Amino acid sequence: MGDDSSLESDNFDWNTDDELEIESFNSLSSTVPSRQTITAASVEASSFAGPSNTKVLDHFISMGFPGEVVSKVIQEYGEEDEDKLLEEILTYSALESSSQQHQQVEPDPTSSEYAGSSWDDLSDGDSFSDEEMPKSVSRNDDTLLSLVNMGFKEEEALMAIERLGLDSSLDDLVDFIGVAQLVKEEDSLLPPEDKQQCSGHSKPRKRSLYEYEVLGKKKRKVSDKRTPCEEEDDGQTLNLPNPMMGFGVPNEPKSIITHRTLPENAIGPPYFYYENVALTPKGVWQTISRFLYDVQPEYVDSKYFCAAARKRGYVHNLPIANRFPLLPLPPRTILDAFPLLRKWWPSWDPRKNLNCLQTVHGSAQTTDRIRKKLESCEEFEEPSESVKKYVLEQCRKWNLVWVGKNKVAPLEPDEVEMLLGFPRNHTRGGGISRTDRFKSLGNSFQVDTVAYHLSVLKEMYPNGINLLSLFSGIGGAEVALHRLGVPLNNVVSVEKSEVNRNIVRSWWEQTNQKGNLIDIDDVQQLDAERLEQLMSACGGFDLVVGGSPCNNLAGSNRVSRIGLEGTESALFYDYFRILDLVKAMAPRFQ
DNA sequence: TTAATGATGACGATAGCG
DNA sequence: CGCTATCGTCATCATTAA
Repeated sequence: MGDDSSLESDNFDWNTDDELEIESFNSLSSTVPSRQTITAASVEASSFAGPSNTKVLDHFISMGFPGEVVSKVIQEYGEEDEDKLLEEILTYSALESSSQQHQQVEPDPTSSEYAGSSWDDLSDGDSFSDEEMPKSVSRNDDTLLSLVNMGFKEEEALMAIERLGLDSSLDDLVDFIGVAQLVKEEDSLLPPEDKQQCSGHSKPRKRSLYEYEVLGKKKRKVSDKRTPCEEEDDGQTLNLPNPMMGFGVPNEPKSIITHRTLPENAIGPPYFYYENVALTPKGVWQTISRFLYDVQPEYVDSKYFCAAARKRGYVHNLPIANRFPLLPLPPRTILDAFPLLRKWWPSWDPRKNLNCLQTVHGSAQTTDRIRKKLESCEEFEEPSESVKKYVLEQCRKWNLVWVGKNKVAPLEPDEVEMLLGFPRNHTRGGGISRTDRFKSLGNSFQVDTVAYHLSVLKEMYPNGINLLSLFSGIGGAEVALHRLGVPLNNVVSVEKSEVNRNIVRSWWEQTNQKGNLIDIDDVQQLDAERLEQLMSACGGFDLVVGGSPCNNLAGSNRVSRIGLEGTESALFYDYFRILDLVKAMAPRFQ
């Protein structure tokens, strides 16, 4: 249901412009369940104000929370914002937990559905094995000891054990504590004690509330019937829009949609712009979207902007009317981008666009194998069908281009730079290796695409903006805004890689920026306290941009494509955490 | 001499679509 | 079912630095 037009589900106008209706989008929307439908199916904790109180109540009770706590919290906070409710319930439960008996929040670990999610436990299970531990009181002690050894506070560990039960795995306990910590920090906007976790980076500490919700729901379902996983997909199928043009792209005026309705608590400022790969494992975008205030993703393939494909989802609360592209418009075909290749491009290679630019490139072996295959049928007009098929398959897989007689080769870093919309030599110098250039570029934004989306900010902020850029990488957002002519007043850039920080810093100085660039090493150290300092120093942020790591989501990952809860990709929850803090603190810095 | 860094190539699965 | 695309990881070797 990634269909963009599902946003039209209600009629609240916030911008009464002409409504440019697109047939294809509309016809898609009718086949797609509306958000209300999904909410009713209790897949998500939507912020939608449901008509019936009992539904919300049941939803939380089905997740394993005690009814009286749920109703108490609902009474106090209303039922509009289920995310907030969940937080409150968790917090409340945590406070009460000392006097409570063992509560079962987690589904029965022996249930078959639970086993279905064991990819999670298998993949990041460390040395602690459940089988080795007898299910007894000593197990309780051992688990407690393990958690304390991992750096958690004893009361946190005890609370988690009480909440989840003795039989739950260490992983789940760690997750639970992580979520509780996250919620806690969210809850008190004042600086919390930041010495709460161990310094080790062994495992993702932040799991989603989603996991608990989904498992809780499945537990309920599985009790009456064990359904095969392919049946009733829970609305988790994505249905990526085809063509993947989001709310529209330049050069395709017919595709442009100028109006959408955002959920109430998603409306900015502050504006936010989140990016990740479009082709994720099932359910990932639903989770992302739900955390980001139920804003539906805008899926865009950058092949409509440049000569290379780049299928990405963007969740943002920016206006979508009156976008404009960066000029000059970049070349849209391979040969327009690289005219010299025409000389060697065979007529039987129909490619007009490159595939996604990734972090690694094809090997010389592949080039060699292709040359040998082609030479073997040099006596004929054209290679045989099987050879053509093999060569095209390899060329598409590795994004190879024709650079000589029977010779294909991967792109150079300079060429990738150009395709992605960065200035020439943006990633060159500063002691960065060629391999790392490929990696940094492969992880980056396509500047023209992002700039098109951000272009609406230009007239809104003629005096410049304050930007919080998480997971900045080589500064795709900064470059995009700069090329748009949006002055950058204060930029806080969070990026783990030192070479990337150097690249951004170097670009910042070369382009004679008037503002201030502050760079931070790690998102984890950007807590409420630090954020408050930064915001009071520069007067709040107008825009929060970030594309969190896709390592555990990307299709090319054969090893650890385990979804949003993977070590790197779970950093999405830090994006959410920080964005939520910025939103909550924004009124104080107007 | 060893240690750190860079470069290389082998390694399928998932999910959407017709 | 067949077809296609996919911001990647890891062990290992080569090279450079210490």
